[in-house]
Amino acid sequence: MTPTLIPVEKRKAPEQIAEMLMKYILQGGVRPGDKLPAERTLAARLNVTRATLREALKKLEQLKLITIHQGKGIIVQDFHNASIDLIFSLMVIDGEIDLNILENIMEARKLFGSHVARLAARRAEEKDKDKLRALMSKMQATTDPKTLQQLDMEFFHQLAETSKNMVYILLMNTIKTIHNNYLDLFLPLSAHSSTDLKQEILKAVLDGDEEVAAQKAGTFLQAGLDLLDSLNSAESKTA
Amino acid sequence: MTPTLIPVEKRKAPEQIAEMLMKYILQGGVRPGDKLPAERTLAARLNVTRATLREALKKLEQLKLITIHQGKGIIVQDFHNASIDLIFSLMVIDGEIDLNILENIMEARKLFGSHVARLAARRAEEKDKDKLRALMSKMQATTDPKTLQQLDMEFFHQLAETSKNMVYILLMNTIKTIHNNYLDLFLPLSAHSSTDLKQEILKAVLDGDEEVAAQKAGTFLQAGLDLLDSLNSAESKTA
DNA sequence: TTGGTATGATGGTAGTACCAATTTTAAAGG
DNA sequence: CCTTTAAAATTGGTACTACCATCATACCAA
Repeated sequence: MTPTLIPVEKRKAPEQIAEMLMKYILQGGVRPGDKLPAERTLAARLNVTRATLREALKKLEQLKLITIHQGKGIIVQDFHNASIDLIFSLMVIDGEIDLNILENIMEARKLFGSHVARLAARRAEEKDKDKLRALMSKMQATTDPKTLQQLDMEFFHQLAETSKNMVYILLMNTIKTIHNNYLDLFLPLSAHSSTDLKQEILKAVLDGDEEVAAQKAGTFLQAGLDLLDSLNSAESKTA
Repeated sequence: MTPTLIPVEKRKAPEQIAEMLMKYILQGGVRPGDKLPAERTLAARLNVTRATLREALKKLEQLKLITIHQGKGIIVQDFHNASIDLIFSLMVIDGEIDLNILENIMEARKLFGSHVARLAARRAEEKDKDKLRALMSKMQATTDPKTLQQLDMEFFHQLAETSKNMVYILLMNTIKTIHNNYLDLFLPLSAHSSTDLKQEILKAVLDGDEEVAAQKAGTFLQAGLDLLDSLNSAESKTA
């Protein structure tokens, strides 16, 4: 049955450590303002060198989960003040997906996805249109769900490019990363999305019709939210 | 006159290196797909240890500006596929502000800031309202522009918290970081913003009036865009 | 052609020592 | 007893060195 032979993932030490510490912090093992053990102590406890540990700590520092100061130590920060990149880790705890966070993401995606479509319709140049057309052709020629899912992301990324707003371009990468790491999770959402609707979006963009583009994109992205709502309510046994 | 004695910023080696490499990449010194020199070579050239260099490289890796693989080397990526956190560095090149990027940021900020106000009006609980009221009181009791500017950010951050959407909460941190690092730059924008308008936003949120909240917030944030436009056109001598 | 094997390049990790900033402690002086 | 000062301890920052793990390449052997 060939379970889709996937290359083995070699998780390096700093990455494992970072994830471990992140979980420790996010699950309340330490509170904001608390100090983590000194680097030497931590390194010894984790059985790694300081250099290795520090690479992990740098990661957390960049996410603004901790601050590090010479002589002071490693201070834990409130994750509500962390980087947006943390959303990725917030969504997944021990392999379990937090549906609330996922809904947050898709709500935000709908908001700026719709706006991106509007801007794209407003600012599309010929070369942008060509790329969009090319992607649509590929989508129409593809039947494989996985590939279609990928092209789906490419399409919206290209829309972001066409909007000429670097914030949306980079934000789309965040979405794309989440998407790529949980393809299976998003598969029903992507399958649910008809290519027809995307064609309508494309047409509106090509025609420079901002209103229709924004409206169609909003409809498209709302579908994901609706599907998620059904999952959310189906799991309501905690209340 | 005590010119607000600010502690000298001791930019550590990895940070300096990361910035240097980032500039090198962003300014086209290397193209996506190209390889950076080997770690040993780079470290020698920069006069630092590999461990120090690697801390810098980890930073770029997390921003998705580069990928690192054992045996392969350090491959440069297209910054259009980088993390949203890169927006910070894209905005500033050699201390000069890229007004286009800044406008991108404020355009995005207006979009989700307005939506955040709407959600806040929809979902505000009593404790949220209390915090918002407390912030407003502080603002009214403050005359110092800098302090007011800070409270301004706090206010919008609290609005994001009230929206209960973690994406917006974290995104607001990005805005806040940019803001805090370029207080002077945003001073005219903040000064231009009357507390009255913020009070109207607050009232709408307290009353649960989504439409008004969103509309007022949009107006407030549009002011920043307008001011920026005037700066943008005033500098149009390149065309 | 296929599979093994040796080799070189490159990143990954370990160990140790010392420098630098901060905090803490203790001594000194009033 | 309190404040001031100075020494010591703590903690992160960086350096030097050595070796392991992975990948690419070329060459050899079946």
